[in-house]
Amino acid sequence: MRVRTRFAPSPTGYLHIGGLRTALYAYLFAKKNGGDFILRIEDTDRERLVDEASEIIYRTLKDTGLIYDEGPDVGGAYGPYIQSERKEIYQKYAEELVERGAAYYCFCTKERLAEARAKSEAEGEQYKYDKHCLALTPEEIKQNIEAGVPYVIRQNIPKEGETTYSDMVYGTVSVPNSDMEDNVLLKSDGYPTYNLANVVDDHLMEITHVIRGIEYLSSTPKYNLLYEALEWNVPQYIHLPPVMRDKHAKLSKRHGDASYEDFVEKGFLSEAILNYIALLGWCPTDNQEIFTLPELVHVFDVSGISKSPAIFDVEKLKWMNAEYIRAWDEQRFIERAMPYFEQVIDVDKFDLPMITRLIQPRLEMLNEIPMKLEFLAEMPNYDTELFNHKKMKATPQSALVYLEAAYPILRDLNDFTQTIIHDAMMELVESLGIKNGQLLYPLRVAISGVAVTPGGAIEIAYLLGKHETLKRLETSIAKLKSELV
RNA sequence: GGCCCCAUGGUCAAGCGGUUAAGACAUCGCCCUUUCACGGCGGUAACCCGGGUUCAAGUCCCGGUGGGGUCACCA
Repeated sequence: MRVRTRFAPSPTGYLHIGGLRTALYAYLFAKKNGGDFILRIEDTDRERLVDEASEIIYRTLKDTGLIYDEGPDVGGAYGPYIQSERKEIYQKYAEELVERGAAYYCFCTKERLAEARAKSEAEGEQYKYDKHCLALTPEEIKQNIEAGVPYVIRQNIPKEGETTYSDMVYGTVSVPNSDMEDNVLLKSDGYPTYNLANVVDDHLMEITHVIRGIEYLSSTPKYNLLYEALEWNVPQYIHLPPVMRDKHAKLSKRHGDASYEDFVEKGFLSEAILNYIALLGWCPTDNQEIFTLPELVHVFDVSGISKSPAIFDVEKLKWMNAEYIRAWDEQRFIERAMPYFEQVIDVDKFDLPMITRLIQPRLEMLNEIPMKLEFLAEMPNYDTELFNHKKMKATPQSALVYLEAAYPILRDLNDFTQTIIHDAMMELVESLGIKNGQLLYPLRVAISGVAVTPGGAIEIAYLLGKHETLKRLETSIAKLKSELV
């Protein structure tokens, strides 16, 4: 049988990281087995619907390369793929369940339900619907319906026994039937609940492997009862451990950093995000950590899925993001970095390949570029304290001496290439009988005005060009002189 | 609270009865070095507790503890 998996989010906002990981695993499992990956939108809760949410889902999946074979916007032979467009289908099966005795009409008012609930609570008991309407005669039901009394259809759970199934990650899971409730399958607005819709759709869409979050683990027996009542085959289940924000809290929508889009906005690469979350709750058989999507498809295996919650570690994501950035060749880097370069420097005035060599290994995220390059556009009004550096044996006093020695040499250079600057400065170091750092450290500070720069004095002087270098050097020398008297 | 699930360093995790208990991130130190990174080398750091089973238990069983999930006309 052809493997078919599905990702079935409800469009209630942006796609958060946990959801994306579920989609990833469903995609990987399908593709690993040469099967189909389907997108289905579960929008049966009309109150929580959020405009644009479906668009965000389509876009995110496309962005990350999780291409679905069937879905609302791409079609397919099992549509429609939006549950609100399948209303009649669920109604039909709800009625069939009633005929088969696995479900029943319920006309209980919200008031009666609330009362019963309050009573249970007062008695300190676990509330459970009392099957009140199960006792209705066919005539009473008919009368009520004809009279237009609002109703729901409830699942008729056996009072005794136990329902067991086998999950591909968690193994055997069994729940006593007495712990389950006669949940609503079809709501009074005619829409199905998840309980009914997921079963009907997964069956009709011929889903072979249901991959979803662990929150469904203990309610799955209820769904299986439905499959059995309809005489349908129960799919294979792969429940996934949660992605946590910390030891106690799941990564939630209420946190600004929980969505895919937020991470992208913060400067994380889509490839790195996907690669990182692949490893959150799953582990390959070897120690490889950096994977392309096709590589993941190749090595993915359910046996590597973990059973315990995984805490999302931004630090490791940052590291991985840096790994991706460092792996780019020069052209690719410049291409991706260009928008950030343009924010701070006049890109026509600088040697971009040179900047790339300096900055690429010093970046975790692309949006750090402006901050690191700002000094090239304009030297900040820095504090001469910067000239103090113990290891470089530098002080403002020594800086002034060596900068004044360097100035005329730099001024008299005909060409201003790295080699020429380098040789001239080394010659000066030697004639002064000092360490490289004693000259080059203050020089770097004097022409950059910042404590930390990508690259050293020579590279920066070259990048700035002779005119700008001398100008900045003059400023710094003047600054030191005025402060040291 | 009932029921279900889970439990190896700070984090992700390997481990399938016998290992000096991998690896990665983070952290610390050293090297490289004109700052900072990158890179290289090294260090600190873990089997939740208690009972069994077994010649032998991180690995199997039971109990406890801790954590998570779930108990809706939400998914």
